[in-house]
Amino acid sequence: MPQPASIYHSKSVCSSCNLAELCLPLDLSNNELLKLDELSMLKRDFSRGDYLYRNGDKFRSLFAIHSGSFKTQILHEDGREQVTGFQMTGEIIGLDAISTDIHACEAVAMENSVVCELPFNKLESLSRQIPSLQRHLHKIMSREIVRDQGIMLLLGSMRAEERLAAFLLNLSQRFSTRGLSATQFQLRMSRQEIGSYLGLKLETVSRAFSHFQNERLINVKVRTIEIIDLPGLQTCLNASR
Amino acid sequence: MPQPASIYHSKSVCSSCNLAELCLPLDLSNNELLKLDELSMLKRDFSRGDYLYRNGDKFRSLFAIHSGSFKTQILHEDGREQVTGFQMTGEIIGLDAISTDIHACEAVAMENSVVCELPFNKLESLSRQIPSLQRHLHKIMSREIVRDQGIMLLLGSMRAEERLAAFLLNLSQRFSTRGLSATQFQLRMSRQEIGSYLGLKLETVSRAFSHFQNERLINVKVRTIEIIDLPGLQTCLNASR
DNA sequence: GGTGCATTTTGACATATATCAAACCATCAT
DNA sequence: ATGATGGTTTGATATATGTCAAAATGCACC
Repeated sequence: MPQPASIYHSKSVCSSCNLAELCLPLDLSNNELLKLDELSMLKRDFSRGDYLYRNGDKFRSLFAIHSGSFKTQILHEDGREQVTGFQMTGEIIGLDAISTDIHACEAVAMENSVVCELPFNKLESLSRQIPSLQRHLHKIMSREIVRDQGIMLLLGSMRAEERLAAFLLNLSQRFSTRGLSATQFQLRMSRQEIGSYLGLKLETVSRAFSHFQNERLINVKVRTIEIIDLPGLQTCLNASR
Repeated sequence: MPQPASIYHSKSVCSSCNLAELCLPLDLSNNELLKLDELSMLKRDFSRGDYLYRNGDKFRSLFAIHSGSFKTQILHEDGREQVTGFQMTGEIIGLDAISTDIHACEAVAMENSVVCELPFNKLESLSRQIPSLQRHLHKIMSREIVRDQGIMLLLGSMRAEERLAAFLLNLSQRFSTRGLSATQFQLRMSRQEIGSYLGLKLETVSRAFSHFQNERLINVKVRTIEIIDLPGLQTCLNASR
C-alpha cells in the first residue's frame, strides 16, 4: 500500500496552488487573501499508482491537483468497477464524499503528482466569510454535476467512435485551457481505463483509435497522440444516427 | 407554451415545504427558523407537460418539489436528447444551472405538481449565516454527483435488465423513504422516457418488463407496477457478467 | 359506446460491440 | 542485447440490443 512520499506545509494558498480552479478566478481583497491563509494547505507528493483516497475513507478534505493527474473509479460490490473521471492539473477532486462524509470512490495517481489538501470545514468557514469563494465553490460542484450529465448523454446515446471523439476533444480542451498544446499530448491512461470510462471494452477503444488514424484524423502511437484534423474529429460528434 | 397556473406566497418555509429535503433534516433554533422566512418562497402549480425551466433560461432559483414529479433532460445540438433524471416529491431540482447561471437542461412536469421556488442568492446568504444549512446544501449537491456517477456505472457496465432492475429498485426506495408503498406505485414516465434515462430503446425496456413479469418478479400493467419479488429483483443486479 | 390516436407489446431481422484468441510491441530488469 | 511481462493491435465469431414493422392495448374525445 503505497504512501505519499513527503508532506510539507505552505503558507499562501495561491502561491502554492496557482493553477487550482478553486482560487485562480477569484478577485479577492488583501484582507480576504489573508483569511485564505487560514486554509494552511498541506502539499503531498504521489507516485503513479498511489491512492489519494480509497473507497470508505473518512472525508475531511478536498484536493487541488497542483501537478499531475488522477483517475477516480467506483467499485460495485459484485466486482464491477468503472472509471468515473480523469482529473488533471488545476482541477478539484473529492467532491463525491461531501454527501456522506465517506468517500464513495477511490482516486489513483496516473503519474507522479502533487496535491494540495483543502480541509473542508475550513473551506466552509471561509466561504461563509467570503461570498465570492462560496459562490465559486458552488459553481465547481455544479460544474461537476453538469459534466457527469454530459457523460451520461455520451454513455446513453453515443456510439463507440463518437464517445472516443468526445473524449479526445474534451482532453484537448482541458489541455488548451491550461495553456498547453491542444493537439499533441500524452495519454496517461490505458486503453482499458479509457474503455471503462467510456463504457467500452479496450479492444473497441483500440479499434476506434485505429480507425481515426486511418481516416487521418489523429496520429496515435500508444500513449502519444496528435490530433491532425480537429474539425474532422468534431464532425464525428454531429454524425448522429 | 404552457405557463404555471397560479402563483402565491408562503410565509414559513417548513410549513409550506415540509417534505423538501432541503429543510427537513435540519435542527434549527427559533432564531434560525425566523431567518429562514427570509426565503419567502413562491409556490407554483404545474400541469403535466409544463416546463419548470428550459434550456438556456437564466438561473435564479433552486426548486423544492412540494408535490408531483418532474423529469430533466439535456438536448444535444444534433437533436439527440436524453433524460438525465426523474425528480420526485420532496427533492431539489435545478442544481445543474449554478455553474453557468444558465440552465443546462430542461425540466418538465410528469404530472400535476406544486413547486417551491428558492431564490439562490437568498439561499447563499442564509447558508452563510446558518452553518448547518450550508453543510446541508453542500451535501445535496454532492449527493447529486454521487447519484449521477451511479448512473454512469449503470450506463457503462450494466445490461438492459440489470439497468431496469436498478431503476425500479431505486424508485421503490425513493417512494418508501417518503412513507409510500415500496412495492406498488405508478410509473409516471413512458417506456421511451425510461429508455432514454437508461440508455435503451423503448422496445428493449418493454421486453425487459415482460421478462420480469414472466419471471414473476413484478406485476406490471402499462403505468401501474407492483414488485412481487423484491429480493429477486435485487439479485438481478448481482448477476454480473 | 364507438372512433381515432398514441403508447405498448411482440416478432423477425440487422448490426454494433463484446468475446475469445493470437500476434505484436513497448518497457524493464537481467 | 535478451528475455520476460504487460499493454496493444488485429482477426474471427458470438450476442445483446437496435431497427423496422405490425398487432394489441389504453386513453381521450365525440
